[in-house]
Amino acid sequence: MPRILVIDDDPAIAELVSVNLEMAGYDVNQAGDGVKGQALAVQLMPDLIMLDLMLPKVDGLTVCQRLRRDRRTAEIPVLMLTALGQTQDKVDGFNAGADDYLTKPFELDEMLARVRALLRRTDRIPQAAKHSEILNYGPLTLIPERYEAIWFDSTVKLTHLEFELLHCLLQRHGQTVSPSQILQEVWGYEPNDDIETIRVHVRHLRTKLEPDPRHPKYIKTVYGAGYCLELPTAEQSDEAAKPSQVEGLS
Amino acid sequence: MPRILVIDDDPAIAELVSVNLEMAGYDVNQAGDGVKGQALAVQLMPDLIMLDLMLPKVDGLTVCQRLRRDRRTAEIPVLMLTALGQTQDKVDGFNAGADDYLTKPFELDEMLARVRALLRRTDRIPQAAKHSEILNYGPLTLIPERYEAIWFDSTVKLTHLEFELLHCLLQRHGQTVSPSQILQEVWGYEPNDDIETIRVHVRHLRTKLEPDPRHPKYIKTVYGAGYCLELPTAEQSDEAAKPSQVEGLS
DNA sequence: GCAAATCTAAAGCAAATCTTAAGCTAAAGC
DNA sequence: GCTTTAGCTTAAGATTTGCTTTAGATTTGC
Repeated sequence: MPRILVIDDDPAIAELVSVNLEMAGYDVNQAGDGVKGQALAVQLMPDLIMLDLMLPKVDGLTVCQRLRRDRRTAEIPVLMLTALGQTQDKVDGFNAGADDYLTKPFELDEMLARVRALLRRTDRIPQAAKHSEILNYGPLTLIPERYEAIWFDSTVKLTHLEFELLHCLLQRHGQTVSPSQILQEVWGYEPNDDIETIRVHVRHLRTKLEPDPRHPKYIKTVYGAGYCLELPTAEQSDEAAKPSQVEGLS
Repeated sequence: MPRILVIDDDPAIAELVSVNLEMAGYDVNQAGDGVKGQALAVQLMPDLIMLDLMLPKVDGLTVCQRLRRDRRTAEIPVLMLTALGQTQDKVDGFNAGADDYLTKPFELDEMLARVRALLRRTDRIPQAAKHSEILNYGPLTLIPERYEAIWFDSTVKLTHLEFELLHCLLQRHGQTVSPSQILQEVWGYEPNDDIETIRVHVRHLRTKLEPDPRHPKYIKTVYGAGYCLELPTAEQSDEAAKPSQVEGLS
């Protein structure tokens, strides 16, 4: 989901543009003037910037030039969006470093098409960096791009939700995570419903990871509080390897 | 001195555009119709293509799509140049893979500014994409000239799209490739949700490469994410006979 | 021992994917 | 030119996969 930053002082236009971009599946943020825009650009590192030229404080051309000079934002494509339609205005815009220039009033469909074209052109580079966030602790390694976990010496296939749930627990391993925290992080909605669903997925994880799902050793239940992932550290896991074979405790 | 190819059947326009580009310091070639244009594009490998939409024989949209599908010309930016100014025409143009769209009549200064902007953007990229052409890994070797694959000990004939699809997966073997990535790389444009087409071609590949297409061993689907080509490395392929131990989760 | 919390198993449902086949287009052969 | 063929796309139904819900059993803390 590509991120887009909309810099525009006219709330009506900014909203119109943003809503349409969001409906097209982009993650949109807004800034009301050039200074905030530049700050947000550095902070968010969006994949594209929609820049109005008529801005308070600092005008759009200057903002664009500054974005280009800053190493961090120099490569982010900029689509200028303005009422100024004279040829010289456009030439100035491109000279300031814009990648495209759209004159108001414009058709939303054309705007979306131009946005797609720009992202298509620039999205070819970052693939390597994007999916490489492999999370690891102790005997557990998570591979996001395949929804897989490496657990001790074997590979375990997980479903989307199982993966997110395990990821959530791993990020806080050793801590107890409450159902509402899990719901918020994995499911995305607020605490009140459906703790039952979590339980089912925890169970699925246990059947895939625990030697004896009935007596969990790693994914522990904290009665009345939530769940806690307890992983052996490097040293412990050596010792833990032996007794795990002798686990006849049933 | 960047090379530019102008594809236009109207000699007056072609000349006007060419002269102005030459004055701006570019190395310009011309083609009078789509077929010649495509041939010249492959032959010259220009840095940019100016494409008129109203062409004899093959229309501009088709030419653009073909340029995008051919690996050799897929990365060359295309600026469409046409009298058709309706929003839908523009959207169609961008969907066919255009990078920019200019409506006649247009100011020459704006044209030059847009050409500069496109070249500025694309001059940074090409090396990354060009040198990443992995044509061999493990038991799979791809021969672009013949659209053939050497797969273990036999030779498999592939169609154009099958080849590009397999090439796309091979370049990222071990990673999951999303449908949108595939559409972008293999088809060169984004037909809204044409994932179905990909599936059919994946199936064709599987029937040609998999011992049991129903239970793919190499071209795996990652539910909800895309496809992943898993090739045995040299060492693994020796042991590959036995170890179904890890994946026994059926 | 009781009530609340948690676990287990299985069923129902929705979405993603597969399979098959038919239609269409462009190139090849007559 | 006309027919044939290979390749691509589209469509429809079947199948698989994953998510949620349900109901009853079990465990926990007091």
